[in-house]
Amino acid sequence: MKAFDLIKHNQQIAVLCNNHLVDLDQEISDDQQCKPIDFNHPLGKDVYWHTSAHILAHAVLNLFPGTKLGVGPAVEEGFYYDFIPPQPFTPEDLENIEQEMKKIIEENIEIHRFEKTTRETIDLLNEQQQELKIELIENFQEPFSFYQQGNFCDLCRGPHLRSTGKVKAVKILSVAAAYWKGDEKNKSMQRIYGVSFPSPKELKSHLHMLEEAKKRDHRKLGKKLDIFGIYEEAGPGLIYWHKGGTVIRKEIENLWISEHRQRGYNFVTTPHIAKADLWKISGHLDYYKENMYLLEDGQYVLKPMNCPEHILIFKNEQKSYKDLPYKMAELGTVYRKERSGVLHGMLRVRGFTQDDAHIFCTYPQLQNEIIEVLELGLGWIKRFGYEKFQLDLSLRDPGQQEKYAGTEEDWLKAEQALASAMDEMNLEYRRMEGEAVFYGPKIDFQLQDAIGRTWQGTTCQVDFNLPRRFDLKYTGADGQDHYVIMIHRAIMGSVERFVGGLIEHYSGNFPFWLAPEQLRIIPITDNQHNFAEQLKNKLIDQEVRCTIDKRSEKVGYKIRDAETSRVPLMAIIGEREVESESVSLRVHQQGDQGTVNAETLVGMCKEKIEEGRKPL
RNA sequence: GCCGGUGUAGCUCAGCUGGUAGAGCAGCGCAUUCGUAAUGCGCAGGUAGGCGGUUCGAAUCCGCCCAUCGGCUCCA
Repeated sequence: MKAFDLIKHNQQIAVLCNNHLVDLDQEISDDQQCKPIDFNHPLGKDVYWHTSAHILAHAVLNLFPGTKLGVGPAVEEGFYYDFIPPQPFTPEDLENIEQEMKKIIEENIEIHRFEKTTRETIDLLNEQQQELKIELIENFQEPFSFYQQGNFCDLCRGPHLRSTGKVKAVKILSVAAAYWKGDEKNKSMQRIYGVSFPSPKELKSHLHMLEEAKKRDHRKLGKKLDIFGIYEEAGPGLIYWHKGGTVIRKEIENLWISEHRQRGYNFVTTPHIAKADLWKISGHLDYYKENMYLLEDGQYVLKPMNCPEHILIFKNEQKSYKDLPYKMAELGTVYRKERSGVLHGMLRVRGFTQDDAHIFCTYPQLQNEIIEVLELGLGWIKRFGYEKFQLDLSLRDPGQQEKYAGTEEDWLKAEQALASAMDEMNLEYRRMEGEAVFYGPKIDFQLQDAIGRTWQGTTCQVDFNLPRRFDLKYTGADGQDHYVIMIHRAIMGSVERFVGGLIEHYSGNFPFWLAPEQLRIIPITDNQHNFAEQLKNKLIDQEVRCTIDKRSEKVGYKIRDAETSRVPLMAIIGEREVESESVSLRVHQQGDQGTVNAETLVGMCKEKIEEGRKPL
């Protein structure tokens, strides 16, 4: 029988045999484990979106004959197709393309697969004048498969849906440039992104979700909640922390400092500039120069990293094995000359503060140090409400060992220490072959936020390179000198990026201990202003960040203002409350909570603050 | 850096094919003293991102620059 025969109803769109997608026309035998899947299966989405990409290309060729096709895969949130059109697409073109796609879907054209030899493939692609596709087949072996739908035919591995009508709801999302084969030396193409679903309802809810995500954008909320600003006249990529952001930042820094103090880190403070000589030794001047700001005709460098400066302090005194592990921490502000097109709010900037630390240790100490870093990282992300995360262990590319610093033994020991640290903690992780930086293997946390986006969290990297460049040695119990092992680690990465991520994760609704304004007192009339002042003083005595809204507006107005400003607590005070020395408590997004005694309120606030600030 | 889009009042945005700038919110003033998401009236606010060009005339058309958005590439 054919795979297609397994499909029993409309929702099923593809067939898996031995966990691989097969073409629906393929003959299958009984000994294969075959089952039909629907859109909700990740591979089902793949097929669905891949066919949608073909429909997109079909539509583009119908409207813009002569367009060259690149590649058009399914991606995590939909699909794209790369084109070289006769003219760049305009926004109106995109609308027309979407309409044309809908037409192709309505026609419900059957999709067929056929195979060709190399010779035939080249002939066919030449006939279609799709030269880029000919470049593509160089990496594959014959026979080559094609998928045909009406007058459109595309070189493609497949599989695909049975017909274009299976796609029920489609939306073009954006157009952007992309380089052919992802290499900026190659020609630039126009990439159209889209998404599709088996029902208009699902499409609508997906688009709604995208809208909601936009509302969380830290750039938008950052402005609205007075968290940060970037000033054109002062330069792009440079963050000005406003009063709200500075409150958040200081709370986070305080927690960070106390956690590191408890773990025996030594705090240091280092200058923002250093002579080029230092960066020559570290190697940055050779391989990182295009990202560095040079001063005084290149004699000085605005630091892009803290490590060389920390190393100087470490080296200042001769170290013995008794001094190790030696842990050095700094909230160190660095500057990197990022390309203009990559800047993005607080997430990608030119000046940022790394929550940096360097651990100098011996091989036997390595694993425990890694465990301590991972534990700190886990506690940290939990405190900030991240529930899901993924650990990645980046390893060498076994194919090209020559590009790495350090000896074979170094790598084995370090990779072993990183892996067994995670094993000991019963943490699951992905092994990422070839993802390691040249100086050593590392572990990264990938955090997932409240709406499923991922953020880079804690990172823990072993470095074999700098200890050798700076000749970092300690005297062992054997009286001999040995190279120290250096760990670079950051719990947040950078304060800017972490806070930018937090804004979106919390959607601006910060937990009480972080909220820039924690409580707003709302007197109903001027008669309550005295009592409001007394209450405010009591709250401020307990370090509660609170204000009084004395404007001559109605309560409804003041409440609305406090709600849209995302103030966690509102204390409404009228005549009744003054008499009973209480407040009418309202919780942000939850509404009226009834009457609470004023003293109780102060205690509650104090407790909530302590809860947020308590050790991890 | 590259491709495309955008840049009008503090914010969000209108302004047809060139005829000399407008709304809501915020702000300020006055009135109002009010019970859980917007009280009314009034006032003020703009070198239209910058520079140059076309034109009798430019927010509008053209060029360059800057910033920004979506991506590519790179990254904390």
